[in-house]
Amino acid sequence: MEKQTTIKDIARALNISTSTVSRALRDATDVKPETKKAVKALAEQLDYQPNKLALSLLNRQTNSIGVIIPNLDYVLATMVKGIDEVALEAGYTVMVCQSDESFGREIVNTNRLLESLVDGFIVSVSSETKVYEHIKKIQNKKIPLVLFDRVINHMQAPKIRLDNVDGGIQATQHLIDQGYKKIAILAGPENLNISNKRMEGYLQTLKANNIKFDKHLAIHCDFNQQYAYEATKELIAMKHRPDAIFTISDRMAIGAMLAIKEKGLQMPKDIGLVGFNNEPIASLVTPSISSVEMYAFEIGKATAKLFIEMLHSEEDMSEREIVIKPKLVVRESSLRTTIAK
Amino acid sequence: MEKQTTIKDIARALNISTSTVSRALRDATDVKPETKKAVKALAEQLDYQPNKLALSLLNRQTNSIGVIIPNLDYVLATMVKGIDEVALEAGYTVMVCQSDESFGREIVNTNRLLESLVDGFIVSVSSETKVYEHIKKIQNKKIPLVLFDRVINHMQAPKIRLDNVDGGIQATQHLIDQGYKKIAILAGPENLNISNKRMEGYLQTLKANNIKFDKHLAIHCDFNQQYAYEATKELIAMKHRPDAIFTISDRMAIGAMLAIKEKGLQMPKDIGLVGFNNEPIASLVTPSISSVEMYAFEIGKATAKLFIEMLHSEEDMSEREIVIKPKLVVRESSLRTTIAK
DNA sequence: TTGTAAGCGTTATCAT
DNA sequence: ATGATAACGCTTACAA
Repeated sequence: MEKQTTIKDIARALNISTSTVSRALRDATDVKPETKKAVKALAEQLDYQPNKLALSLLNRQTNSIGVIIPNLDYVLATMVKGIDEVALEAGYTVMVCQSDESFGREIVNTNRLLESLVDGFIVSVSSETKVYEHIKKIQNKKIPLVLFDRVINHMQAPKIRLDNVDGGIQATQHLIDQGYKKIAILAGPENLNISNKRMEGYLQTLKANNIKFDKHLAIHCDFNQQYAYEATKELIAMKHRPDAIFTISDRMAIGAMLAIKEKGLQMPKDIGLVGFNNEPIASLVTPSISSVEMYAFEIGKATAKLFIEMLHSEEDMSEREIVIKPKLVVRESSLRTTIAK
Repeated sequence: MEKQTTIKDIARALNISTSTVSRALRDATDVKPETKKAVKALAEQLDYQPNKLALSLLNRQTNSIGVIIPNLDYVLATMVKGIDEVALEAGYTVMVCQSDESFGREIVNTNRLLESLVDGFIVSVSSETKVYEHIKKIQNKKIPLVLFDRVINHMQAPKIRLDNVDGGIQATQHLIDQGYKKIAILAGPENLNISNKRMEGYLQTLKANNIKFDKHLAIHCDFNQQYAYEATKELIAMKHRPDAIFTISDRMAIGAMLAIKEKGLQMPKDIGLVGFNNEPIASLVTPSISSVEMYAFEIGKATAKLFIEMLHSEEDMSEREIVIKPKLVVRESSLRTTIAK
């Protein structure tokens, strides 16, 4: 860092005190107009910029938000964009740390941001995270914390998340309505809540429609196209193969699609497919993939808004939970022209 | 920010001066062992954390790097990961700002980071950016700056980028080697250097193989699947349609693929396709797409390394330019079993 | 071995 | 209307 122009430089040059300069710069009422003008002119000329560090040290706040996310896939990147937009508007800077789905890195990142003295945290936990001491540490220090997307259910903190159960219901019910009888599900990692909730919606819907759950039709694979591809291969090689697949991400849907095409099966005729997230890619492949829109950008914005509200409010918001409703977008992969109900 | 434990608290509790505490904490040689032990024990107990703001103010450095990128697509996200990894290792925190391909936001972000007193900048400019006053401002303030990926050619600054011409050459030559005669190109925005360079490679290769360039076969469309889809539709509707398409991104390749499939053409038989970036999706669609690997993660790491070297070196590095060689990964979309050369 | 004091850049309080 | 001083948390000469 080069030496920046400081308030002192201006004071010295104008032969006045630093406090007067400070006041002039902030348009205090009790500064002589000429002085004010002179100060401002010189500040402009010297390209003066207030030193944020000094301010932060003084005010004990950095106007920055620490954001911890497991990765930067489409959904999270979109959410971060939403967070960033609102935060910037409110004068906050966002520091994003990816934990790369690693518990260890999540802890490292938490400590990094703690050291950076961020004013608060916005966190989505990694799929590996099963203990939450590092998150509790944030709360113990009384630093504002908001959980989003992959929230921790039993933790007292404001939360914003998708209604994942409802997403599972919408997808499954749609497939049933389209006449599919044997609906498989490609779920995510077993300990991942968002995955389990989507599956819960699937199970509920089967039950509500008097369809018996066949455990061979539910496969847990990582959030990974390759696994989804292989899992689907197995599924459609079964003697009584499923006639529809609900994958809990679009990436997985693409993996599934690949396997389906290889086998020479037609979508939506032979087999129906519904994904999740409604990523751009879903509308770009052939056939286009029906997918559950999860409003990632809006979730990001809502998260930042809640966070900022929390900063400025005395109220205890730890019980606050915002749940966003998803919406199935129907496309070719699951829309049968002839509905056999 | 709650009141954190400070060095003063420890000093007061132990009835010694803050300087002694400071020394003890940093393992100075001239502190009595007992004092040192007592200080450390209490620090531990009170969960003392040095205040980074105070340190930064004192040392005039924040140990943070400002990263400005146009968006968070797969390639950039991967590069940022590489930057982050190396930076973290070296004790730096990365502040990422997306300009969203907007010139205005890029300026806003530059100022934000300037105010945040980052120790330096790592920048990839937006596709809208044609004037560089904001970047020059960084340099005028003598703040270290490294350009990466989308570099500004005529600016004196260390640069790291892909050899985009070579990428264009590899892709085009491969298509020619596979017997394709009429090779079209879907290029990106006209003012975007990386796009033009890839196209330059395409043109060079045509020339080297005595193939006359047909300007109807070159279409500039945005980095956008939808445009690529439409452009391809037009291309293959031509009377003398191309028998191969080189798209300068995989996203565009997918758009192209969609149009090709719709038309009922087979890849690689009727038409060859080569993309760029080698995103995971390229190997997941059917047929899998040949694509130019650009080593995004490595570019990210190399960028951060160069940046950190720059911080610690007196040497003028403004002429330094690291150029990474890409490598075509051949897949089904362009590999004809019968090579008609 | 330890303490004192100045300084990093700014603002707020209290004088003048 | 303006200035002097203390404070934010820390390090580092310099003094003891």
